[in-house]
Amino acid sequence: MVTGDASYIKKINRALIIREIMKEGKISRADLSKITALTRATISAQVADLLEEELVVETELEHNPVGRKPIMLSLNAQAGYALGIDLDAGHATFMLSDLTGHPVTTEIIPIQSEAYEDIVQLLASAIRRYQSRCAGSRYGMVGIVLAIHGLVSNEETIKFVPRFQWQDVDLKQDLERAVGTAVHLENNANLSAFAERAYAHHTTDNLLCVTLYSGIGLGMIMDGKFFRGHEGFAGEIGHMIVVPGGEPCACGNRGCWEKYASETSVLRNILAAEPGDASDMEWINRRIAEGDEQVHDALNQFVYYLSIGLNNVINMYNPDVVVIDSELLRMIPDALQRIHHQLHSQISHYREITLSGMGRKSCVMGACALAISRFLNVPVLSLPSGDDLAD
Amino acid sequence: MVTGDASYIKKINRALIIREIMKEGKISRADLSKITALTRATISAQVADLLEEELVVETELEHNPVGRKPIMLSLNAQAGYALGIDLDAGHATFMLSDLTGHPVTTEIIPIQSEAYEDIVQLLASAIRRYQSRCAGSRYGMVGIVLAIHGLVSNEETIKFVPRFQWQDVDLKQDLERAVGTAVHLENNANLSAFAERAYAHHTTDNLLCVTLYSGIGLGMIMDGKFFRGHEGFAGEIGHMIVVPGGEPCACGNRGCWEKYASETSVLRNILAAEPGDASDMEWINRRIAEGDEQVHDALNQFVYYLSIGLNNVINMYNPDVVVIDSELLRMIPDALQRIHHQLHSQISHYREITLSGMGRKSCVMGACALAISRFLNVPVLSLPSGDDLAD
DNA sequence: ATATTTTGTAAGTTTAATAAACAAATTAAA
DNA sequence: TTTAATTTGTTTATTAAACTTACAAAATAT
Repeated sequence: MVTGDASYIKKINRALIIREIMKEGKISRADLSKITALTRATISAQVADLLEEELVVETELEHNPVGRKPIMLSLNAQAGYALGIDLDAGHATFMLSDLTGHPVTTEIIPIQSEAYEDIVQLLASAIRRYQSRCAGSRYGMVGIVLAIHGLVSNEETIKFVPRFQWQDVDLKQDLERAVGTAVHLENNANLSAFAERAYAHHTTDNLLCVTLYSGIGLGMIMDGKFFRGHEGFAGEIGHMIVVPGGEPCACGNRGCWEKYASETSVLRNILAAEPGDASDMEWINRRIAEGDEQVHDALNQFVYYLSIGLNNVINMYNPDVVVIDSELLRMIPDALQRIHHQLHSQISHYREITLSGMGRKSCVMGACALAISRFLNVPVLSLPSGDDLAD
Repeated sequence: MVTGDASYIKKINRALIIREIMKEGKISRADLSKITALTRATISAQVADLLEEELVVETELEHNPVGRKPIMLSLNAQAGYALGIDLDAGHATFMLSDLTGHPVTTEIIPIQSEAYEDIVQLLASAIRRYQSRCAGSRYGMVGIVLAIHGLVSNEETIKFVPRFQWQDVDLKQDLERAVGTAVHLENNANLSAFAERAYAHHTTDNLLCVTLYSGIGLGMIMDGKFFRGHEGFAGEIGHMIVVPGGEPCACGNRGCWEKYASETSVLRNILAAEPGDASDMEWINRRIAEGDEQVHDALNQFVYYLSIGLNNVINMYNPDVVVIDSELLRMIPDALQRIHHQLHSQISHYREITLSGMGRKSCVMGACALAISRFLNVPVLSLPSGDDLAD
């Protein structure tokens, strides 16, 4: 049972302070006091702890029009590092970031064998390599988050991964035994949503991220938290039935959305006529430019069914921001306008629908961000995007 | 910005204590200490406050096998009263309950005029009547919650009510001005869900309540809290598209679920052939008993489309318990078994689907329960059901 | 040089928890 | 019948972390 005591208060306020320091990049004690409504004395005491822990550093003095110059505080980005891993089909992507979420290295390792044990070994040896690489810093490796393209339970066990045909495996435990430290598992779409919130959409607490690749995934940040459902399986929108009695699906039903609006299904439709090509996306791009009738029709249908599903999702969740992550959609001119045009119900409410600016990277970036969020105990993070950094 | 201080701790622990007292009915300080993990000293101090405020009373002494007899504590049910109002089509239902959620009176007032001002007056005069009736008790009327069969925003303004064709009206403000005290508005399906959680399903924090009447509503308690979405409009599942290009709906789309699985639509289908009858439900019940082919087919289709929608809802929310509130469904033999049979996807996860044991009353009961929950500052309530009381 | 403003720290107070000891009330055992 | 054991509830002292108030430091404006 969760009860309150003094240390609980301290944690709450500490998280608040770290959150603001990260959001602002650099900020004085006085301004922290103004923003959080905590007294300057309280801020000073908390900051003293953070300085001693080397999580925060005092940087330069700012120039004010009048009065004493404030001492600016920043997160000590190099105090530790977070490792995000995207375990995708055919390859695993590793991203190491500093504590501000800034990527240090990115590496893609092909997955040759799909045997479970081999994959555990591949991941474990890479993790150990990264761990020794970070060992010099104050906190070393502060967290490891692994993106799973499948169902992950609230207890972080894997319920089902279509690509590898894994069912009820405890990858977390197996990896932790192999590397000797905590590893966290999270659904890929959830991590993409987390990344969109952390790196791009700082002002919303209600964001959905729809990922359209081999299947359709839905990552949800609602009320500033992951929306997971009772067991962790919420957001399985790919298997929402949109065509009663429609195409049979591996899940056991007919007419699942995935069969009509995932990239795989659209590509299959298009390539059914034409003989298969190696670089599918390139090929489609050329056909669009050429004005190919058949491709045009297929993409029209794609947008049509995509809009139907989006209508349903929006009605159910009433999100603030919907981010769509799809390479295929990006190639269709005016795709967003066409979707907006289809969402004409009196009932659907949302503020913004956009295409992801991060694309496939969002998944590993979200994994790093989540590792940082866990380490610092700050649930709602705001990290500088690449654009901010360029300033 | 929400910061922590000492009084915040006290509130947390106080809510915890009240919650346990209500859940257990009567309990000693020592047992409260064991359950909450707060020390006996802390419990004593908090209980002293509650006794002084007359929210809690010391009742009899319990008999123990050994040791000093504990003093049992109970909620002072008559310290105040909650008023729930269900503003439905054609009539308003008023329920007055004590602080344990036990109904004191229920009253149904027909709505003659559907003009906004008249309805405000009707509600206001009834509220004043109930207020003076409670004036004798320690806290009098502790809260008033009004169930709205339509879209209610997070700011408790009405976005849309189909029945009265209200759009963007501030009923809360108008009523509060008329009666001089706070009034709270909440969507009817949310209140039904709250009632199911508070009165019946005490052990779950993830409950969905699907109400099938004129339209289809979805009330959601997820993670122990209402799930409202960004503006408060989440759960509009009636306008989920399940038949692309299907029947046109007033919302502007085609093929909305409501057109296939609401009681209204099913009744319309059945009665289209047969000339309209006053007591529709009775009539249908007789036809089912007679084995009428046409009614049988229509109900089969109802169950079919209902299951499709439930599949979609379950995939999206991964609830623990789903409660369906439908008079029509109750009349169909083996309805639940047939629904279970249709939900055969590998992906759908839920623990339990049941028919509501409260039926239409759930809405006002939820309104009373919510008023109590707000007054006592206890978000997750457990109230005795009628069955418990009979013990 | 002095007043004003802003920042950050220090000393003392308040709140609400915890810990430890104790009083009260009961049954079981000597 | 007295004593030991057990459980309940209260009292006193301690602790943590906030808050208030006062003040020193550092800057600009007069």
